[in-house]
Amino acid sequence: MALEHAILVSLLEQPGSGYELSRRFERSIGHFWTATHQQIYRVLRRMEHEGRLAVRTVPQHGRPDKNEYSVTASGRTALAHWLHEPIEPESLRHDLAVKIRGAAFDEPAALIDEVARHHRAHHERLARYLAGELRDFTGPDAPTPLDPGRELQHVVLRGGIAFERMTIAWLDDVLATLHRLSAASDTAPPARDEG
Amino acid sequence: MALEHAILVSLLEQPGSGYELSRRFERSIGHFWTATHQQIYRVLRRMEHEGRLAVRTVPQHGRPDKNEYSVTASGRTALAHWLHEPIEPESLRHDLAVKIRGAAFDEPAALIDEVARHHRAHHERLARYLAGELRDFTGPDAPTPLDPGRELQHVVLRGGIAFERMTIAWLDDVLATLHRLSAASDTAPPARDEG
DNA sequence: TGCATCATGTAATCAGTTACATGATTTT
DNA sequence: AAAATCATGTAACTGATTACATGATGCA
Repeated sequence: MALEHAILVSLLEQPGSGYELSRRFERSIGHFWTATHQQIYRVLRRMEHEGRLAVRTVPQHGRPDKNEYSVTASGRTALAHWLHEPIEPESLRHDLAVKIRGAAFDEPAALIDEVARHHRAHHERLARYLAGELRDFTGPDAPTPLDPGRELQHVVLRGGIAFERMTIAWLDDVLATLHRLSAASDTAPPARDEG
Repeated sequence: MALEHAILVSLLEQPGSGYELSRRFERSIGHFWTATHQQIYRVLRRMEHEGRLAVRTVPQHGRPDKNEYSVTASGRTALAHWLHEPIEPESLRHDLAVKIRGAAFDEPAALIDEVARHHRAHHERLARYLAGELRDFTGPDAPTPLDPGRELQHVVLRGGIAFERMTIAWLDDVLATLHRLSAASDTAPPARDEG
């Protein structure tokens, strides 16, 4: 399970509280791993208990105290160990693909709006990623000498961008297919009586 | 949760036993949803209990009996209902991306073999998908008049193909980046003493 | 004789989601 | 006065994985 490791990576990049981590999981880390705050708090406590993390209460002015976590030597070792362990290439889990195959047993046209909505969502995500890339890596305000850590962050972000672009192109294909099928069911042999 | 719905789709395409389903989940359905046999058997029993599926014991010659499941009217309704419900566009969960960012806190070169292994695995998967496409959809032996169901299966498979191609291209990018970084750490400022 | 395939399951555990809860401060 | 943000949690549940278990047939 990688949530634990994603947390180690994020806290090595920058120590922070559970709340801050859950923010990060909505942004950068969240590009390839999601987690809710409940899950994060639970795992943080467990990892602190196991000695992978150290916690320190930071008083703040006009805000509740926060528990700032950082990675211990033991946590670093655990991460290094995991990095050297082979993992299985993962397969995606794509609800939408299930729906598309399911549409054969319903009215394909009914899926068009849903697919179009996903198309828009991926467009928005792509725009956000591209803005982030410009801001942090390729834009004029980005720190010029990229250290290894930032190079690696960038290549991961490029993966996210490639994924969104591929998805958008595929959803275009899906939409064209659905339109074709619903046009065919309007003219040719009427399979049902709603045509 | 889509396992339930993936099972409905698969059983509508063709009734079958838990064992047969778990085979299918290693192949076609498995392109976008995975499940182990334990999970499948459990969900099958639950769905039968809820009236979504009907079960029938099929005696076989020289083999154990099998429980063949098929979708009931209620199951069909449940699927149709789900098809009309909007779902959230999903974000991927990519362990390898976590590892890549984690490599900043270890030796980037150590990841090269792992990434190369994933690269090969995705190549093999792509080859399998392309062979399947030729066999079932675009080859000379494929049934020529594609019905809506097969059109939809094909567009989903094209999604799988696009995903694998995108992933392979990205892993090339990752490998190039890792090589660049390990070459840099060999020549320029030695960050550690293993140079 | 031993291994692979067909066929189905239990038990334990781990991971992830949803709902609910609290309480301060800051902004509208 | 109400809503949003910061900050942390409990409880219940659902979903998924891992390990273990059984037993037949067919093939080498």
